[in-house]
Amino acid sequence: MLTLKDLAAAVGVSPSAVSLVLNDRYAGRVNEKTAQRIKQAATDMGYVPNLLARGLRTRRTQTLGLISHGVASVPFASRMLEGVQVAAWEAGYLAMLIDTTNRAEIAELSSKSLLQRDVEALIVAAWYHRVVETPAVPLSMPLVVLDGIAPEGVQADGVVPDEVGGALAAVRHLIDAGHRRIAFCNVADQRFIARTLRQRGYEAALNEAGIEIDPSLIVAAPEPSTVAAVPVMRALLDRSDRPTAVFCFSDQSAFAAYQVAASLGLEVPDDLSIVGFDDQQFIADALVPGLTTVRLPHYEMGVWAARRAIDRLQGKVDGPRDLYLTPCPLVIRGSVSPPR
Amino acid sequence: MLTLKDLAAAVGVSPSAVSLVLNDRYAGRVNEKTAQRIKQAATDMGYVPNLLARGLRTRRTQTLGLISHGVASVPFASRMLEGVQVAAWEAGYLAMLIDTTNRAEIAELSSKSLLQRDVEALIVAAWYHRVVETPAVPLSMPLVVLDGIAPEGVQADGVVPDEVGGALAAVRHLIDAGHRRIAFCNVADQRFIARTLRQRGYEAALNEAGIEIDPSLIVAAPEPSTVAAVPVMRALLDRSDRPTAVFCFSDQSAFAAYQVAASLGLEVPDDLSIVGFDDQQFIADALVPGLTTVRLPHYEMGVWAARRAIDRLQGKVDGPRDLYLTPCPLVIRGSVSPPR
DNA sequence: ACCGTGACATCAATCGTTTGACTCGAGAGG
DNA sequence: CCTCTCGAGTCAAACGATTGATGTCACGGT
Repeated sequence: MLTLKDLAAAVGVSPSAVSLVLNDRYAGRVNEKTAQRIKQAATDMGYVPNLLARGLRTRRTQTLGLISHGVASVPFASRMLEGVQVAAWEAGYLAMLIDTTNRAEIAELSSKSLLQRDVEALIVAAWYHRVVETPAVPLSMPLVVLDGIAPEGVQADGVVPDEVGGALAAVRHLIDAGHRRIAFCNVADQRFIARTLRQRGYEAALNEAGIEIDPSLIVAAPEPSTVAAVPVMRALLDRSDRPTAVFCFSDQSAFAAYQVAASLGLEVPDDLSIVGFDDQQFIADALVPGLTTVRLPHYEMGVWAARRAIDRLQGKVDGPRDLYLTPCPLVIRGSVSPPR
Repeated sequence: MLTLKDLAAAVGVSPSAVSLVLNDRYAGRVNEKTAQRIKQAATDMGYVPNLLARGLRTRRTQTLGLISHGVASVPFASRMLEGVQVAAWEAGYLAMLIDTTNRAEIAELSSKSLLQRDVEALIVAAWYHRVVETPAVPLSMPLVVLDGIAPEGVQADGVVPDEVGGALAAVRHLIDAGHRRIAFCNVADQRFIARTLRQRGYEAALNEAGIEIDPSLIVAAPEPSTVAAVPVMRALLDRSDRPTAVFCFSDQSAFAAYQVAASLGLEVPDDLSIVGFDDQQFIADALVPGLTTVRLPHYEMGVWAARRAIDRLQGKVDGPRDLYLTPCPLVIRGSVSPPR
């Protein structure tokens, strides 16, 4: 490998000169002509600085640590990793990945392993919106929680989906189509912060339209999966005063709505309009008709997290930590129509 | 941060002694008593070696480079990343992630950026079984292609699913259930190496059972998606001599089979048995009845790739490069029964 | 003739480890 | 008494960069 010293020898100057020039700090220290010669030689000879050596000296490694608590094992969340990675790359950074899915207890170990490598900032990712345990890091190190919020008292930025806004848009869309009896199929598990927020959006939409909230139209499955939602959905739809539309906590439960509707002989969207949440590939797009749903902005959240970490490193942002609500756009396909 | 020098001063020995002891190379150079004192102090004071410094000196960074050509953007493949990461972790390694989805042309740049950081080995991941372009790396650096095979002449290990074996098991399962008219819904896109291999498995299963291959039962959709498969599936099933079972290239096309079967009034599995391929969460498990399918061993492939890279680094494996066929287990749910 | 100044460049220390070469005594062997 | 060997450590030079301090030279002003 070609080192800075080799390059200096080749050009006939000192290593210092080369370093200064290649880091663009040579103003007033190296003659412009010499600088050009050095730059030329660097590209000609294909010199690439060794980041370990640089990092050792400067403590700047151009590297982010990405600890995920079970992200890699959840399909849709890999978009988050992609977002982090792309945004990091654009700023000249790379991410080191650790997933702790199978060994929750090693969070501390993981962060140690990252600190050993002098990562400059830490991003802690979850796979659904919740409070996330964060490892202890030096206060000077930027810490960003991705798809989650930091525990009380921890100095960390956070980025989460705007659940309320997404739900609001979804239910407004149903109201705009003419629906008045709109059910909400929530999830019961308290770990999901989104359950409260999406319900808040649902209620806000009904309120602003002057529609009274009918508690019997708000139901909850034990978890967001399709199988868990089927019985709940059946109870909801198999009654005389059934709703004309249902807003579902997840695309998976929306999938259950399709299945139950079909088994009851109801047509989607004419007999039953459906809106989901998540915009999961392979579900939303695969159903017939396509599922109108709210997209979880995983990619964008990943981008925000990386950018924020780097902005803090570069001093472009400082001051108090933020919790950024990422917009959740409504994706319109074919599962909503006016009530029959 | 506590350095080795600090620790040495605290114990009252030279840095050399500490280094030797902590790396377990002190036999005959440091007295056992002293060694114990050093080890004790190291844990007491919480010393962690700086991997940058170590790497600079030894060229061993305990770091793998993971270049993915669009893995992070494909849901199920994140299990591969997880596999890589877990296996790397177990060997004391970490992975640096680069995804080139949005900028194919920068493969070279990416590898440069990894080489700059002295990664010890490179894993190149694809998101479906195919020939993968590999960046130029020093011959001494282990290179493993994950879910793909290296171009002719490139020195790289590879790991792919055993597509033939998986298909064989799937179709055997149908034959064992009593089916004789078994269709195969393939995909037309030539980029998918799996299309040929899965068909080979299908044909082998029929052959060994002495069932003649009926070309009219082999159809292909333009791509593996659900929407693309629907018309093909309809043409296949909406005829008098329709098959009693269909083996599908993907879970997504199997999903299409469910939909078409429902629209034709056919019951799954009694009127039509279905086997898929991939075992995608949220499809295979969400369908009613559950989809019997062949699991793509993404996690296991990731583990194999990382292990192989590290084994080569440690000299536990050498000699010619391998292409490892990972078994694809059949996952039995409820979509297969004897023909009516 | 002397000093100050600015431009250009290099020196040498440093980051935290690793490791081959070396030192220093003590005891063994002749 | 001299030399050799061995055990227990230390020295000091790397690894490849960065950077504050320093040096040198030419030129202009007094």
